[in-house]
Amino acid sequence: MISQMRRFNRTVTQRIGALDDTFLSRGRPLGQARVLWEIGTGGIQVRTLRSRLGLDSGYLSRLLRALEAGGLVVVGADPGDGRIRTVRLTQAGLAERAELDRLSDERAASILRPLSGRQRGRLAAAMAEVERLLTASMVSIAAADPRHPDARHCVREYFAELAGRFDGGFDPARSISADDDELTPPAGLLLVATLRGDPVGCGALKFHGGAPTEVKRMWVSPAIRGLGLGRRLLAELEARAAERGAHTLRLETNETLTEAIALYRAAGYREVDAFNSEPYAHHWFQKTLT
Amino acid sequence: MISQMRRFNRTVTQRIGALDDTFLSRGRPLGQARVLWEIGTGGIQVRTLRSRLGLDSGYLSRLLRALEAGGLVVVGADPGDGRIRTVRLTQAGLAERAELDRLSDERAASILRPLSGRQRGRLAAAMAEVERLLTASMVSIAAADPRHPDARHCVREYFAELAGRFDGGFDPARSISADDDELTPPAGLLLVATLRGDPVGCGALKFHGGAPTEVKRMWVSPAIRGLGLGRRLLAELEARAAERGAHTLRLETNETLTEAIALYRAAGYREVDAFNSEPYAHHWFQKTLT
DNA sequence: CAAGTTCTCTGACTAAAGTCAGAGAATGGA
DNA sequence: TCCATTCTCTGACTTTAGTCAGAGAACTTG
Repeated sequence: MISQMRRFNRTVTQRIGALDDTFLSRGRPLGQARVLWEIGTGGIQVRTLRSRLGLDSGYLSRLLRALEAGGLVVVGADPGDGRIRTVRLTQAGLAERAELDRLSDERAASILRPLSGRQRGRLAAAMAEVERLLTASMVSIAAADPRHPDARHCVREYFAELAGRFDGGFDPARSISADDDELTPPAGLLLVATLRGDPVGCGALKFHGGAPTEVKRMWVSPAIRGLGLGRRLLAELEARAAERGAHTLRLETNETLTEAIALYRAAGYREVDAFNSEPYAHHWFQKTLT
Repeated sequence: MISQMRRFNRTVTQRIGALDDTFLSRGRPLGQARVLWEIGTGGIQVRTLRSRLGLDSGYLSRLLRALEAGGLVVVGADPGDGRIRTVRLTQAGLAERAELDRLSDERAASILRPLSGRQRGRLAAAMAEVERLLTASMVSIAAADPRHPDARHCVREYFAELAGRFDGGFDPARSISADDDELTPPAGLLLVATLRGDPVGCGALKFHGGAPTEVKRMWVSPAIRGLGLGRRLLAELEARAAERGAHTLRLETNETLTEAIALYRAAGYREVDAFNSEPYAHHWFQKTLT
């Protein structure tokens, strides 16, 4: 329950407010405290630290010197690359971080203390709901080059999932193609959904001139299913297709992809006769854009 | 929905995180931005501003000079008291504040935009629930002197409510006494519940040596009923009574106070024969502390 | 009306936060 | 091997934030 509360805290303050480091500083300047916390128990590269906290390199360097002087961290050269430096917490630093962790837990607990058991349960449920929905709203969708690492990641995951779910696996080479060029404007397009910078879903279009536009590569990361991202991706694809003058969208799918089939039906796609010979397909759908 | 979102924001960031003024600053130092916002559209006394934001008087004075130099505020003498100064926003200041307001609304709207109608509804409900419960958890209960303004306020409101609800009104003089001395240790005690510094409920004990301890003055502000404060007050009274060695608690109540009666029953009080001649009472309850 | 209080302001500080321009070592690629 | 790039560090700043001690005007109270 407490860790749930803290996760909520993180999401909400990140999305809605600022981080509350103030109470974490414990007499220390806030900048130092934030660095101390962000180093984590396993150590971290200085460059990573800098980009995560968005700090000036000179400023961070000085913060590290101060922490070093306090005996809380040690900075050493990275074994792989001599330019990069790595920070680790010392015993004292780890103890300090553990104390901050404890204080943070206690703070969460102090919020729960006045509530009855029933109220705590309801608070937890409501916080989880808020967190889920705010997370959903943080997902952003943008057109991407199919060669971009994020796009590659999504397509790889998509294929892996098909291979796992289809009876007898999945071999992309046997399936109807949708290669990089076919998903690059003007031939087609690929949308990638990202959450906090990580790719979490995709969807693509293949244009065929006056003939119906094909929907391909619809995939949502299992980690964030149930947040309506599939619907958003599909709606965005439809909007893009309409912009390009498409009147009809078509897609085919495998019988094992039940959520996808439900999604297409809910989005107004009607099942039609097979319009191609995709070996992995059992269902063919079509929708007329209005 | 947006104002609900912003109310939630305020509660959550106040309770869980820090205020997010950063995005409100718009190139201005944070301190100035906070002051600008807090002045409000109607103007404010400098002393109020200082206590609300918890600023040093010298610091605030300088912040006001800076805003004045920027043409955003005017500082003038208070008409009633020449020592007090009053700040008002100029046209430019009002425009700036309106802009901050707009940005804040837009920020809330941008969170909602990616969500479907259903999701928005669920988010609103969950946020309201979280806000309600965090508010409940912000109420603090402490023993107070019955002569303290907060205590007076509660008792006054309590009497006013009885007068409104009882058939034929309520005259404290006809009721069994529970005057200041009787509610002051060691004769008795008064608990006052406060929310953000405002009194929102009370409850009292009258000790009678070896005889059962009386519960008096149970009241919760209508504004925050349904948050379990009555139960908390009663539990706290019972704990205090137990500390003082009490074994039995007693109370009487009027038939019109149905929520109170339900509360007492739920808390384990059993209805007993009249043990006093309180003219306004219809029910007498008793509980043995274990 | 004298004495104490309240309120705001200025001067004189300190500490923290953050910026910018290099210097110098290490690395990767032509 | 040389040159551009990456990465960290130092020096030399500026701006914010915040504190503390009084001064002086305006009010309150005995």
